[in-house]
Amino acid sequence: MSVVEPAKPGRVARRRQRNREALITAGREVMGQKGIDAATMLEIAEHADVGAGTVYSYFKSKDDLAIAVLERLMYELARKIEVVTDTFDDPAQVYAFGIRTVLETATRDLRWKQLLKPSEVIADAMFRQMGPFAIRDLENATRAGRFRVEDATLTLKMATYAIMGVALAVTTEEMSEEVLTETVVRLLCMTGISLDEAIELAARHRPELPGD
Amino acid sequence: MSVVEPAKPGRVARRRQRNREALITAGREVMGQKGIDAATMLEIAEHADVGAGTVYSYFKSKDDLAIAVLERLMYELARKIEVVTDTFDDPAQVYAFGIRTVLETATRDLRWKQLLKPSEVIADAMFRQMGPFAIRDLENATRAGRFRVEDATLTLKMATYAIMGVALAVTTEEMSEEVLTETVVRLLCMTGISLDEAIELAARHRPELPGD
DNA sequence: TTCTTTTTCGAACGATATTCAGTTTTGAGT
DNA sequence: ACTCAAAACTGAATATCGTTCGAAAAAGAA
Repeated sequence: MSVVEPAKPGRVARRRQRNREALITAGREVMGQKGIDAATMLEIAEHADVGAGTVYSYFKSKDDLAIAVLERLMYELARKIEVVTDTFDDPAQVYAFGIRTVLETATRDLRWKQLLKPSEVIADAMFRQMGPFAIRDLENATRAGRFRVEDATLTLKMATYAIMGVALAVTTEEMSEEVLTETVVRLLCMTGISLDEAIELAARHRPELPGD
Repeated sequence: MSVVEPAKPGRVARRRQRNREALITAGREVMGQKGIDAATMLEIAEHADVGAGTVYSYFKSKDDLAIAVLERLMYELARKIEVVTDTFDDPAQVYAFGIRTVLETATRDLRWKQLLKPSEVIADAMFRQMGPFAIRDLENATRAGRFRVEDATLTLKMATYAIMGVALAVTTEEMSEEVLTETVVRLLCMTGISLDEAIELAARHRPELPGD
């Protein structure tokens, strides 16, 4: 039994962990400053004091590293929120505080701003092309007293991204197609009507779309 | 003054328009089949029967072409929806039908599926890392009778993407920071509480987050 | 037909994610 | 302490596009 070296079972693993951390930190710095696309693997590797190729022994690809960076950022914020909300009495307020804080952080923290950019293109196209129609519909319904929408543009922006998220989850089979109805119900709730009204509205018969 | 050639002012413009259409169509085919990233400019150019460099006399960049493709797809769907909803009486139902149809198309149409992919990374990371906390909060509040949430995972998925969308819009200064409160209100509506309750909940005092 | 302008072409360029063959480091066994 | 196979690391080389650019073709005016 050696005295100087207690032959810790996980020494290699720990050193590896340190390198991994260094890479995530380096990634966070470089990507947070220049954006994911503009950050090069070489620059990140240099920040972490490893060779360019070494990165690939820790992460399968640049995307893989980017995901690790994003996850770290978000997990840390979630933990910070938890520390605060643990003192709340009203469980509804816990959720309210959480979403508010995420929104504020995402809009105000420079690193978050940079990292959010890539996702804009698609939902953006949807918003621009279908938005005018839907905004008009929302305003009509509000004028008719059926909805209570303050800012139709905002409500639709939210709906657009939410739709994209659900569509993505269903596409990847992470969720079943059965959630579609419930999704519509929740989107309708956002218009200020009651849950029960939303359920009724979503259940109405729907005609066919014209063919191509 | 020539007799044979009426010197139509827009002949060039019309030919250009045809080429542009061919490129959008080609882009839709190739990108819709392999996804935006995997589609190469060369392949798209060949599908449209033009040289690789010619694409750049119609679109500034690959992204620019992708945006044109996405916009075309979405505009066409919006018009189809309009044709149908023009016959509806209840303005609320018009909106309901629209969001339902977009959801279904995005989930079922193969081309849409491919094109949606790029956006997943970020909201996905947010959902995975912060989701467990928030889902627990939603379920707690539902159990306490404060919310009426059927499927906390779905509700949060929608909220996550909606948050990303608003954050993006505020970041790019397309919307002002003032929308944050209204955003929280609408997200709270999705939990099944009334609009007025949501407004009250969003207005409560919020403590500071712990420092780094 | 001739000359000028516009459009198109595709080969060459540049940037960079990723690979890989050689080198260094590691640590268990002696 | 020493040996040596295995693991980790390195960075130059590779491969893959997106984009540019000078030349060639086509179009249109005179």
